[in-house]
Amino acid sequence: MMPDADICYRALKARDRAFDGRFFVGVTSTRIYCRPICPARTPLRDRCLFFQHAASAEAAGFKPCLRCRPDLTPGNSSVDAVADVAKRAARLMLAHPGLSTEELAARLGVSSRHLRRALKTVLGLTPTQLRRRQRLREAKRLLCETTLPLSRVALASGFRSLRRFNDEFRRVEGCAPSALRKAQR
Amino acid sequence: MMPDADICYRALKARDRAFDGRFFVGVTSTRIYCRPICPARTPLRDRCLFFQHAASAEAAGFKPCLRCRPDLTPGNSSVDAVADVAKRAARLMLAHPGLSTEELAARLGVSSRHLRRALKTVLGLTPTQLRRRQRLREAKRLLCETTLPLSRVALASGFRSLRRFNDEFRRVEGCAPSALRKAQR
DNA sequence: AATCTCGCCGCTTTCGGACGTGACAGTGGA
DNA sequence: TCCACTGTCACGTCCGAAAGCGGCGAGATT
Repeated sequence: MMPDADICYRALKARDRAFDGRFFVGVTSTRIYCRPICPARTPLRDRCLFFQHAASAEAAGFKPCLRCRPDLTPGNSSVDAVADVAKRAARLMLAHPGLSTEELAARLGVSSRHLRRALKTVLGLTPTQLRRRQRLREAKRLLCETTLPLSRVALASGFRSLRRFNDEFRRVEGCAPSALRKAQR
Repeated sequence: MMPDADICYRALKARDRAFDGRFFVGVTSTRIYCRPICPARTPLRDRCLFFQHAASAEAAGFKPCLRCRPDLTPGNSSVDAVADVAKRAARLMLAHPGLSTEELAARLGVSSRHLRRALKTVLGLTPTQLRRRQRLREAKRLLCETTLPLSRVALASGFRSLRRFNDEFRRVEGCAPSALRKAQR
């Protein structure tokens, strides 16, 4: 069931992501309805009507907000764009560990500045941090599941220099790559 | 003469408009030179070289910043754009006291949101406040320099109702329009 | 001996600050 | 009722600082 009106209004004020999709708000002064996470200014309490489904709001004569697009599948509105960029960036990075941030941004069709912002907002990481994390994860997998020489492992997991591989490994794991493999057995 | 280096650096940190044109900064790490008012992050003290003229910086091998355009006549760079919009808006408004904010913005080629922001930033006024100020100034001029009847004065200075004219006049001047004219003599 | 590890270093990249400008919603005033 | 005003966010540009990168080479390991 739909949460009660007070709960809804609180969720609305907080733009609580957890409530996205659980209810919709119609604003009587504008005749527009939104998702709880809409970035628009929070309407006054007594101008809100809460609905369980977008269709009910629509039936009551409200028009869908153009920013949060309550009438579309979540993920297709401009408010979801940042999360979308971040997600696509992470996926692209996995597929092409060698791409620079600038190239990545170009493929996603946004500026590199925006890409950085998006990743920071969504994951709390810079592109480089995410890349390193992904590379290291792959490296550990190869270390454990194969017997490739270390230099092969480094290259295969996306590092372009042995120097960096060793450095990063020790920084995060606290030991040299060979030590992990040894401990593995 | 050019201010001394410490003064320059202080002016730079403060982005002091008063020093715009009085000196230029070359940043050794980037080989770029700027006007003191450039919005870019303030460079470290020991990476700054100060020049009296743009040409001297240029001669020392620095390239002009693309934001503050120290190589162009002041008023032709993007950092001057806001001030420029505000100035042009004020002028247009004088010529056409009847234009709405939206129409004004359209003629200036910017969004009305941006126009409002620009006026607020530069003059500290909303479009309506500026318009009212201009109308009142013109009304006072007509009151003093002509013998037009009050209703004529109001219309001629851009007010679209006598009611507003009287209201506004009293609010700002503290007396009725006729009182000013009488006092004038 | 072959493979790893790690300090050093010049050169790029990356990161974040600051601002421009747009879109849209909600409130309130004339 | 309509227009003006503001809050909130997206996303771009450009710069300055700092971090990261990759090569080199010497010692350490196996």
